[in-house]
Amino acid sequence: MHYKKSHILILNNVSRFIDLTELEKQKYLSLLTEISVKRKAFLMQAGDIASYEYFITKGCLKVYTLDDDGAPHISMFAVEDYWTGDMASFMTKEPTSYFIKATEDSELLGISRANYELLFQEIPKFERFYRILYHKSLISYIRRSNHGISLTAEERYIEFKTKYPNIVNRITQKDLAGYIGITPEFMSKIITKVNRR
Amino acid sequence: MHYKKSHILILNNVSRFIDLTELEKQKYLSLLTEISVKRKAFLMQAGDIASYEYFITKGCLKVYTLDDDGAPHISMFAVEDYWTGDMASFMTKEPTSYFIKATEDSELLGISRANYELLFQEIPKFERFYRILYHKSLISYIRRSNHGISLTAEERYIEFKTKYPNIVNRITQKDLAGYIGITPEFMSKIITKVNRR
DNA sequence: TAAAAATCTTAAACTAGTTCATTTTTTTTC
DNA sequence: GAAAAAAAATGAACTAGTTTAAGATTTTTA
Repeated sequence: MHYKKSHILILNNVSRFIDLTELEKQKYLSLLTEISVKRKAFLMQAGDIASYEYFITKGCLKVYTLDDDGAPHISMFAVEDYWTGDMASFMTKEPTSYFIKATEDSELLGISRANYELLFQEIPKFERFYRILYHKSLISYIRRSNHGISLTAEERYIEFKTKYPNIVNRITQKDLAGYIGITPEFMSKIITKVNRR
Repeated sequence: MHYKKSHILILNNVSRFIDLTELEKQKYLSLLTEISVKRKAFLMQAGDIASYEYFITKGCLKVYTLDDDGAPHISMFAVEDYWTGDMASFMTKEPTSYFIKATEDSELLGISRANYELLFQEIPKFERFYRILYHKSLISYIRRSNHGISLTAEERYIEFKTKYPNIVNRITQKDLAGYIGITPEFMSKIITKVNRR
């Protein structure tokens, strides 16, 4: 069977944890929706009810909230082979407090809430897939937030740069500041300082 | 069938997401180990390989890491009806960087790695249980760390106090500081200030 | 390709939280 | 229940990161 590039990407992602037959692959793919987002367009805005979870096959998006002062706090940059969305809103149907905005023209595969439920009925193996996916996400999330806690902003910057060298070059310094958790001004100082070495 | 108190507690916890037959309940309980920890004793120490995941049926424990300066960062207080352990170490068999210390005499039910794997074979419904448990944990974890980000230490303290009034009275101010992410001295100042109102 | 918009840089004054040192209070232990 | 240990309070000097403001550079748009 011949699959398109984006389908190969998601099937490879899934095959990390479960094996699917050809039939199951086709069934799975039939439950997904292809979505394109232009640079600067929103995939989701605060107040929306998240009706999809997304897998990125191309591009880059930033996921963020605005605090009471209107300052953005970026919780992740989602690039190829990443899953994103607002799980909480997707699960509870409550309005999200997130914005998801493309920073490059992007291509995604989305699964709707209805199809997500259907998936577990049709291919129960996906309970296992999501069990492991959520387990791993939880672990890396906990590790990250626990690790970051005692680092200075400078250390967090160096770590990000080392860990995601490909992402650093695709985003603005301002957005990076929003992710690291500092002001753009201080981000600028840190970068100047680190590069001077 | 007559169950002991701790077993009723864990069965109720599980029944939030899946229904078990009598036989499955008994099978499940047979895979668990009863564990007691005295106040000030460690359930886990950095360097150990986590061979259990725990459900607390009585008492209170603190889960923490030590940063490079030896300062404790408390990631959770686990009381009755909570799950705890180090998922990462449990999953990967790598040494943990956590300490789990009882702050009161405590009673737990533990599931070993072998029995955890066995559980999915014997009662596949548990894939679903853990899928939903991890999904919800992930959501609340993300929500908590995202929400906390723009709050001052004082606001985080007030929030904790409001959200977990029962826990506040069971822990020391010093441990609370380790959870809030500030020094005990500053914690003391905040409490004095807040109570003065 | 010129004008407008957004981002980045630099610097000075400021603040939330730390550090260190000392004293008081509470809890633990024998 | 006295002595020892741990936790809490208080204060002064300090630092990482913020705020505000203004100019320089880069990117976007028409």
